[in-house]
Amino acid sequence: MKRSHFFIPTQKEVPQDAEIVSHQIMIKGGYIRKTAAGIYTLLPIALKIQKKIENIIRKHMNAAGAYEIYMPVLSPAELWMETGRYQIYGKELMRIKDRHDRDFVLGPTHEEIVTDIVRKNIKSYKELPVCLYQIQTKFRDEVRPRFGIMRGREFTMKDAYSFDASPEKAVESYLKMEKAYNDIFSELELEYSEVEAQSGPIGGSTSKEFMVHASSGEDKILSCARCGYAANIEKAGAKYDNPDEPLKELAEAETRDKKSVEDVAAFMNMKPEKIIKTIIAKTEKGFRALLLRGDRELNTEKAKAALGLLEIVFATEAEIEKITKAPQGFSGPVGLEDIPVIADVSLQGLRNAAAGANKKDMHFLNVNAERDFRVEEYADIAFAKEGDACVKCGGELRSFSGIEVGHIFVLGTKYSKSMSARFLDENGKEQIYHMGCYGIGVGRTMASVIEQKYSQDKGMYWPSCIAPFDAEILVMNCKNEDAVKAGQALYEKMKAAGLDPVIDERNINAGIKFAESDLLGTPFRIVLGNRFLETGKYEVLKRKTFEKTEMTEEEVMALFG
RNA sequence: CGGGGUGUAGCGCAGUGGCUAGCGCGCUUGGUUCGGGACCAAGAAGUCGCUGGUUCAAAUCCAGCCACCCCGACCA
Repeated sequence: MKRSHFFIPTQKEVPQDAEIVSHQIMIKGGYIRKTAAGIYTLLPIALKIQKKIENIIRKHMNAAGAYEIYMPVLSPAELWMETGRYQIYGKELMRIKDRHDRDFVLGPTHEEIVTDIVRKNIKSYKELPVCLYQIQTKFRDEVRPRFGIMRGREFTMKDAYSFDASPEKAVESYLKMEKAYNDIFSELELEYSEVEAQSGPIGGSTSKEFMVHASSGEDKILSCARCGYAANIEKAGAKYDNPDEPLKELAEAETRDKKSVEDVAAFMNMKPEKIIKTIIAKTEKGFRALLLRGDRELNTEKAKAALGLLEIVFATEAEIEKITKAPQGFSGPVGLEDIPVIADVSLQGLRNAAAGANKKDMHFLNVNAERDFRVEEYADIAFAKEGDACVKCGGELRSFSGIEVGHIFVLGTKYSKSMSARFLDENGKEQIYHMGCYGIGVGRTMASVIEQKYSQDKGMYWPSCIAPFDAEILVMNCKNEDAVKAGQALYEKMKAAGLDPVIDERNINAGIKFAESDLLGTPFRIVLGNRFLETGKYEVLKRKTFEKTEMTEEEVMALFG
């Protein structure tokens, strides 16, 4: 491709709303343009890269035995009503009506559609397992799209769905996908971690996320350097250690106007770890008292999962007063008889703690579980944090940020059950499919590569398997015919060798060529300048290592093996 | 959806009641440069987000609407 005839509209300044590196580079470098909020047009180089990423995904999905299909973007509302997601999905689901006033949705994911296909077409255990995938445009009417194509309302996703005869077989399918995902992200030269994740509204039991390491990532991950445990902070657990000590006698203390844990701790000159924080929560099954150690925050996602609840919200002040007979800030478990008391695991073994007395301006001292109040259940309901002890091995947890580029789930029978997707087993008995689902954000993966591979002083580097071109030839002085001819000769030679080079033969300032080259990030930059005219050698920059070498034509061609 | 903010040339911005709406970058033409977004000169480019109102006069004041952005809960 000749740079003079290719559509790469670069710009020197970027719009103010581009906050993260990948968004900035994609606008600056002429990769994408915004069409509406969260909706982008991919320009030629971004499309080229995306297609290469798609093909790498295809290669590994096919190798894992999955079959590519293509389901419609538009699907009838009835399928979504079968599983109840037409209601549950909420406003994020794009809904439209056809000319007959029938309801349709623009697919945000395809469990319903694929389950419908499978239930109508697979009837025997002999045909299992089956794993179907597609690469397609998805629609999610995000409340707040941001960061360019990182979180758009329309985006490209690879979604795969496995169907198995038993839970054990479903796990086998899941493990195959896990391997395929590791192969994919490794080939893309991404630094990433596979972390335990909360399943959330898609449902299912086991789930892992593939997190690309990036400071701009929206997810927080805790990981243990000693044993390798890693989990999304939404899910991560920790071990807690409370010093053993002889029980002291329960006592009351006046704590006028001291409501928050910090205030109480400071006032009583004790560590927040010695205070029991009591949260009155409203759930779909009624009110609950949730106890946390004073240095902990409630993690509603973990709490929902641990307690089998769908909704947990904080009670209002009026509700708190009604239940505890005291104003907000003085709630405590002692004497709280009317609602179930659930304690976070951080409270196990805590002795002689302070807690609200369910009386205005009063706290109890030397509160001890079992002796002074009854705990219905200990559950893991608090956020773990950096510095905590690893749940698996007790090592120290470190925190980092990540971009979620992939997510794999064991789904169980959530969809097959509600949609009556059945097959006949060896005994001629009807059984329900055990499913799994597996997603990769394709555009997001492309953006993640930029987040990781772009640097201010060295520019962009695209790994050769997905680079927009194999190499870029920069002819520095385009008024010099010899230089232009030599550049073009090399360009033709590379093309003849089956390579996909780009040549910048525009008669423009050198600075612009270098700046734009840094935005394009081809694995090799081959410069023909004055040195070339003197020595006949090309200056080659290998972007992966940022090494500069002078090379003969033969050596240049040898780079591509 | 809650809170905050912004809409003026392709991009970044200035212009708070006054006559022809500016500046930098980018773009076009000519010239000089020619290894890190260079310089000189001449140009083209705007329904001042939309609708309505106040006024002799509105980008500027008022109202409504729309779009976009930032902070939260959600997700590939």
